[in-house]
Amino acid sequence: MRISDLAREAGVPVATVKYYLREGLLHEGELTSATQARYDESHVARLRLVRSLVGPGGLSIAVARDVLTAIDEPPPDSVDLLGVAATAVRRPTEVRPHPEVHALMERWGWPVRERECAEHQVLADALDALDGAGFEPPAGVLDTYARAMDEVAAVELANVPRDSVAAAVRYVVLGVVLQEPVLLAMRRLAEAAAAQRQTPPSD
Amino acid sequence: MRISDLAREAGVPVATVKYYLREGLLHEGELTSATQARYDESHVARLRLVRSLVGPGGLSIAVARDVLTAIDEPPPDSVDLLGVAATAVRRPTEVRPHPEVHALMERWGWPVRERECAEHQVLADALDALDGAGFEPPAGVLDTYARAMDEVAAVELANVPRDSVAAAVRYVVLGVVLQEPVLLAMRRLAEAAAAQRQTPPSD
DNA sequence: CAGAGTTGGAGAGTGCTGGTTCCCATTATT
DNA sequence: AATAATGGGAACCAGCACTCTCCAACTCTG
Repeated sequence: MRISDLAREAGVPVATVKYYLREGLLHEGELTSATQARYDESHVARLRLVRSLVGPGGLSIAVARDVLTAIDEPPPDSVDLLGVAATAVRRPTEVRPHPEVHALMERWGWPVRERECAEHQVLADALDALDGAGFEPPAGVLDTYARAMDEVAAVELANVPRDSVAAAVRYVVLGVVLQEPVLLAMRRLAEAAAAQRQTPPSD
Repeated sequence: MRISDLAREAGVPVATVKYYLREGLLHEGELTSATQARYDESHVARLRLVRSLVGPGGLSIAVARDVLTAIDEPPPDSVDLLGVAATAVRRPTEVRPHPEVHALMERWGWPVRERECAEHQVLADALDALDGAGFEPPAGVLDTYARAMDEVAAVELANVPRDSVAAAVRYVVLGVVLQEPVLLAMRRLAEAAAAQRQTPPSD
């Protein structure tokens, strides 16, 4: 399979395939001569994956490279996996102490580990943004979020494939990145449904 | 309050304030002469809101303008509110029929309304992206998402302020846009907590 | 009332990102 | 042998969110 076949197969312009090769998002093909290389199904799959990450996944090229590297070379500590996936997506501004977040986490029974402060920062930043906009989440909303996310995390974690490390890494990373839009879309739909349930059918 | 005071108050460069004025994200001040205008607290609050939307909220200038317009001029039908907020954030590619989504929605007891197909499309797009990446959500995950989002939507809707339409609109729009990062951050933390619970303390 | 500093307004310029175009010497293909 | 395609790399481009520059018209300070 030559580059044009690869491009056609994955529905991506040849120039863009070259770009991804240059940026290291796609592994090089096997050179058969100075101006010819052979690509295979692994390239097609990878190309589709890249497109999902940078398109709907909304990752930048640089972050996508990090995520793909994490998939290719799983970090030894399996607990770090989530960290890689998480920090790859929303890199926190700067890690500061955030006692409010720790207090919340303790309330929800989520263990506070020093190494994960970068992830806490993401939540702290999000809460700061709400505050900065002059928006105060009503009491109880945060707790409901916590309970709901506990359920979500439980079922997601329960489904991590146990057969191979590579499969597990892939599942976790893609799950974090690509299921976010799904979850958000469903939140919107659930809100619409709830709104309609509240308002008696007016039309 | 002159433009430089407004800029200092909100912590935004003057040039950027001018830019937002030009782009229609910020209402003009009251002109007191050909080269002087007066701004007030409403401008400060709006400016902070704009910064939250385009910064942490991650909205583009154009989308932020739509959202702000929705806040300023609430659509008559209160059920459309969510639609405005929702489609403003993630504009669907193109509205096509999506029977799988309708099937899922019926399974979850969410009413299918023709007018809301644009929102369904967002979910359909997200699922397509998963599929395109060769990632198949394990059975049960989607249903868990649905149940979790039902709870979230219920408590969010229950807290919509009833005293004024403007306040309700503001709550809904900002809730959709700015609470998303909060929810996602908490998903990450819940996953980390669940992962650690599974793996006995190794360090 | 002069001179310094600000202001509104608008156009051009900037830095970054995610490609895309162009080019060339070298292979395939016909 | 003529035509087309390829790998590689540098230059280029469009869009975005600002940011800079400029200017005539003001306002404030001494």
